[in-house]
Formats: sequence, C-alpha cells, structure tokens
Amino acid sequence: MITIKKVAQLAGVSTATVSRVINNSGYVNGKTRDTVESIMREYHYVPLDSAVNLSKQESSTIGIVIPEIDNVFYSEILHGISEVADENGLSPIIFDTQNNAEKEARALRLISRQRVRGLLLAPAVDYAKTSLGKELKDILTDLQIPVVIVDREADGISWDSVFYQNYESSFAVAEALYHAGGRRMAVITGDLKLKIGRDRLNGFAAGLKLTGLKLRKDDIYEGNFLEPMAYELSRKMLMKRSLPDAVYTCNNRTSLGFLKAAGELGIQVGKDIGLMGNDSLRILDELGIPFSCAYRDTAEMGRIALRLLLKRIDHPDDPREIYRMPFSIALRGSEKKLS
Amino acid sequence: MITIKKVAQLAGVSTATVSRVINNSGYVNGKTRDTVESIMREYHYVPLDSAVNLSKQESSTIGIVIPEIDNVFYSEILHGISEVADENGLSPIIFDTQNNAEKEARALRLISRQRVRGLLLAPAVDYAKTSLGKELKDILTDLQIPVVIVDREADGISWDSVFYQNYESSFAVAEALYHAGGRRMAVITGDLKLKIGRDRLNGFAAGLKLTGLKLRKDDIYEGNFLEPMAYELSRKMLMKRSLPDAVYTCNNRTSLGFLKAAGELGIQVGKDIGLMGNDSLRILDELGIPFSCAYRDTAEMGRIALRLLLKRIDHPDDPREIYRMPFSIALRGSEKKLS
DNA sequence: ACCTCATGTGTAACCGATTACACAATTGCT
DNA sequence: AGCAATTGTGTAATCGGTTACACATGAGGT
Repeated sequence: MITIKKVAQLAGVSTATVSRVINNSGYVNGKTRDTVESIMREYHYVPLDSAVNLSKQESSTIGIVIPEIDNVFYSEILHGISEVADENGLSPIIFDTQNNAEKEARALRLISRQRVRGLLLAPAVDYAKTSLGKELKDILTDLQIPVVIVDREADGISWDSVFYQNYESSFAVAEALYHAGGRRMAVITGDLKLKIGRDRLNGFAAGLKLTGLKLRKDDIYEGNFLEPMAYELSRKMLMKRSLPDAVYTCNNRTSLGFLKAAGELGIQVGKDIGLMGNDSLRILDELGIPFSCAYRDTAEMGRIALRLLLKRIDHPDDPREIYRMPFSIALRGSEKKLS
Repeated sequence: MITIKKVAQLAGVSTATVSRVINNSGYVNGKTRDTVESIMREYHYVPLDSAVNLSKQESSTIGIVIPEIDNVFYSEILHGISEVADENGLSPIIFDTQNNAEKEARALRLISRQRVRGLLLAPAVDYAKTSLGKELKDILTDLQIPVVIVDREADGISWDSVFYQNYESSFAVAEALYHAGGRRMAVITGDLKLKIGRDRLNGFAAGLKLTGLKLRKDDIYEGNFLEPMAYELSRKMLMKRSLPDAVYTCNNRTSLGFLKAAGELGIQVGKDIGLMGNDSLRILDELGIPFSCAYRDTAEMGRIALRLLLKRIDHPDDPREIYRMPFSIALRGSEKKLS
C-alpha cells in the first residue's frame, strides 16, 4: 500500500502539502501541486478511508437496513437510493434482515461501529413494543446519527420518515372497488401488529363505510404480508360457498398469494371475482395480466428517503419531517366482477 | 462519543487493558474484566471501526458491485450474499452500476478507498476490451484485494469466479426444445459483446447441431439482455409471415420482453409457439403461467460467491478457483408448439 | 531461599490521514 | 524603505484504537 507519507517523500514535500493537494485546501504552489499530482497518479495513490474518517471525524458511508432485499418493492427502493448515493459520492452499506429481529439487531450494531453518515431504516421490529426494539432504539439514539425511517411506520418513532399514504390509498381502493360494482368486499390484511397493517385495513373499512357498505367480520382475513399465508387464506376464502364480489390484498406478496390460489382453483380474477392490491407488480403489467392496484413510485421513494437524510445531515436542527408518498390508482381490469 | 480512553479512565485501567477485554486477548484478571465490561455496557461503548481498521490494518467490510439491483436475479444473489455476510459479521457495501461503465468506475474507486476485505464483482464492463475496463482492472490489481467475479464472465480475468454453465445450459435448452418437437428454432441473444452472450448463443447452436438442426442466420435476433430490446425484436419476429417452432430467450429480461410481445399479439406461448428461457421467473410459476427454462439457484450462487471470497481471504495463495453453477431444466409447458 | 514461569497491567509507538500553528518568502501599499 | 497581507511549506499533535515491550507480582519447583 502506498501511503501519503510515501507520496510526500517521493514528491519531496511534507504530508501536509500532499494533504492540501488532495483536499484542495490551503495554499499550494502550482508547480508543487503538479508534482504531487503526477506522483499520486503514477503510483495510483488512494487515500485510506478509515484514516480520513478517523481524523476528519466523519465518514462517507450510509447505513441501510431493509427487511427483504429480494422483494421487488425493496430492491426498487434500493435502486433509487443507489442513484442518489452515487450522485453524492456515498457508499451504501446494506443489510437485509429478512424480517428477523435478531438480524436487525446485529445489523444495527455493525452499523453503529461504522460511524455512518446516516441511516435509512425500514424496521422489521416495532421499536416501541418489543423489548429488543426498545434496545435497538437506544442504540440508535445513542449513535446521534440522523435516521430516516422508510416505509414501515411504527409508533413511538421520532425520526424523519418517508411513509406511504397507507390509509388513504386503502380508502381509495375501497372506493374504486365500489365503483367497479362490488358490494360485498373481503380483505386479506397484513400483519395487524404493525401500524401499516392496521392503517391499510382501517382505511379500507373507512372507504367502504363512506359508500354505505360494511366490512363483515368474516370477510376480514388476517394475514402477515407474506405469500404463504396469503395463499392459505385465499384458498380458505375461495373455497367457501359464497364468494365476496371483490377482494383487497394489502401488499404485493399478498396479491401474489391470492393470484396463485385463484389460478389454481380456476377462479378468474376480473371476471369471477374482483381484485385490487396495494403495491404494483410491474411484471404483471408487462405480461398483460390484469391487475389493478394502488401503487407508488418505489424508486422515487428511495430517492426521496436519501435526499431527506442528506437534508437532515446538513440541517440537524430542523423540525422533524414526514413525507407521505402519494399513491396512484391503476385500473387494469382485475377490479371488476363480471359474472 | 464515548471512546476507549474514557472507558479506561472510568474503569481505572489503561486503554491496553480495555482493548484486551474487547478482543479477548492477552491476560486479564477476571475482576478487572467484569469492571470494564460493566462500564462498557453502562455507557454503550462501541469501538469505532475506522480506528480499529486503521490499527489492525484490515476491515470487516466487503465490496459488492452489481449491474442491476432491481433485477430479481441480482437481488436474489444479494439475498444469498447477505446471509453469509451476516453469519460472518461482515458489512456489505453495495453498489448498483445499472450497467453503466462510469458508475462502475466510480464504485470501484470508492471501494478502493475503503480497504474492504474483498470484492464481489459482476462487471458491466468487459475488463479486457474497453480502455476504462483496463483502467479498472489496474485499480483492482493495485488494491491487492481478493476479488470474486460473479456471473458475468469476461476474457482476461484471472480472479476466482462463480459462473454459470452458460454454454451447457443453452445446449440443454436446444435439446429440450428439440425433444418437445421443435424443428425450426429462433433465439433472441444477449449482448454478444459479452462472453456470456456469446456462450449462450454458441451453446444453443451447438445443441441444435447435435440434433441435426441448423440455426438460420435470420432466426438469430441480436439483443442486449434487456427488456425493451427483447420486446422490439420479439415483435419483429412474431409479425413475420412464418414463425419459428420455438424460441430461446437468453435471460430473464429477454423472456419478459418476449412474453409481453407475444401476449400483445395474441400469440399463445406453449401453443402457437414454443418458448424456453434461461433464468427462471419465479413469479410466473407462482401465478401458474407456463414458462420453461434453464435456471439455477440464485441465492445459492450468492452464498457460494461469498464463501469463495472468504476462502480466498484465508488462503491467498491457493490456485484460482472457478465454480460453474450447475443448471436445472424446468419444463412447464411453454416449450411446446401444439398447433 | 532462589529461580522460573505464568499472570496481570501499563507505557508508548504506531496505523494513515488532517490541521492548527509557526515560520519564511514574496507581494503590495503607503 | 517599512510594514502588513498574502502565499507557501513544514512540524507535530490529534483522531481512537492495537500491541510490542517492560515491569511487577505471585505461584510452584528444587
């Protein structure tokens, strides 16, 4: 490894001068600068981040913790984050927790050693409720690092956040299904222990209420945002004697589980039963499979989250900001029941 | 920030002793250890990675550079990598290059400042051919860091690698299509400037040859592994007067582009025309959409890549290793032409 | 009683950068 | 000509850890 000391030696100057050249700070004679620069180029000198970080007391990495890296939704968010990180010369350290609280704890502990510039966090744990969550919150608070919570809303969090209009979008889905002709609706919820799960259910129920409809208790299927559960619940629902007119599936995985079950049972979505999801499944559109849903621009959500973090880093004392990602409604045919 | 010095002071010992407690090295009296540990716990002390890295001359981060983070294929690889990283207490710094050479250059430069433990790289650039590629190769070589090349094979690379049986799987696809009854085959290739693109084409052609078939020049559609191009080429192919019996789409995005075009034109895959891809599209299986292909266990591929890197880190002088990820063939109906 | 060795702890150099401060040389202004 | 301000460079402390080395203590063996 070639160090600043060697560069200085080869250029016949002190390390201070080399450092000035690197950082474009202080006074440096043009000729000296040229010499130093050519030496650096010749020897492929690259300053060592850990040394720079240590002396400058800051780093150029950001921490990112997400619950499912292999879910399109999150990988699109990562795409957006990566873009903004690239624009700003930041290195993203990414942890995939697979919705596992212990993994999340390990990730945060690793992050806390890195003195990252800031943290983007989509928690798997409800920080207000579980004891591990509380401990993690302490770790983060101690860190004194800017944090932006992404997507997963939870009680008792006081950091900047980029959330989704969970309630509003669900409300809109209810209206859309009503306008498509649905009268008896069912819903496969997400994890109701999470605020996001409750919001989506409540928004949907409220939307129905406005149209004068009521959500029957036994038309509420309590899921967990994951496919296997959604699949099982869908089978249960679809094998009953009387089907609802339309179903609301609360996230992309839930929608997938439903579609799979419906497909297997020969029930045609958009004909035998109406369906709307929340979160798009781009691939379905591409394949021309009708799938109506409320959705948001996920990559943009990542961009916004990181930009918010950067803003917070520059202005640590501004009041807390909560951005509510707006939704769009895509009607592609699956919302209707024709028969 | 609480530092080792403060901990030492509070515990009434020297920093050396605290360090010994942290690293479980040297001799430390049981009582002293207890004191130090309780102080560390009480004050939430966490050693600063950049300081540790600097003095230990090593780090616990690994660099990862991939071309499309929002492609399921890569996000599943990342899932596998994350798993092994977690098991080994490593922090993955992930860069998404979006197949852009300049982005890749920036990513590698950032990585080179970090003194990462090692690098997993799926290059967007052919390191032997473009001048930027050569420069990047120099950067990497200078780094003296273990590198494992993932998925994207290129000429003139001498690092450990985890590749796919590109040739063999394509060969097998040709055979499978033949056995399904196809006689005139077409192929939508990937980027033929890349070795992987050529291998998949050549393997397919060789497979056909073995069965006595020949791949006609105008049945070769030169794509670039991306959807829009595949879509255009597919339209072109499908709007011709005479269709081939079956088509080989060289990667998942190409398959998607084809399916979209076929869907739009009302051509039923698995009936009007046979189709096999390379790379699975899990979601299609889940939805019960027939799609036959050669595929591999992608998450496993990520795991293997990182394990290979770790092995290399421990044994820098072992001979170069190339792992060729085996393929499986999934026949789900789309390979046939029935009419 | 003496020596050896294991145990326990502290001192201080070091990792590779940055930067406050000191100092010299040159420039510009009256 | 005299002095202040600007320009250019080096010395050395510092960031927060690790670790080689020195040293002290006590146990065990003869």
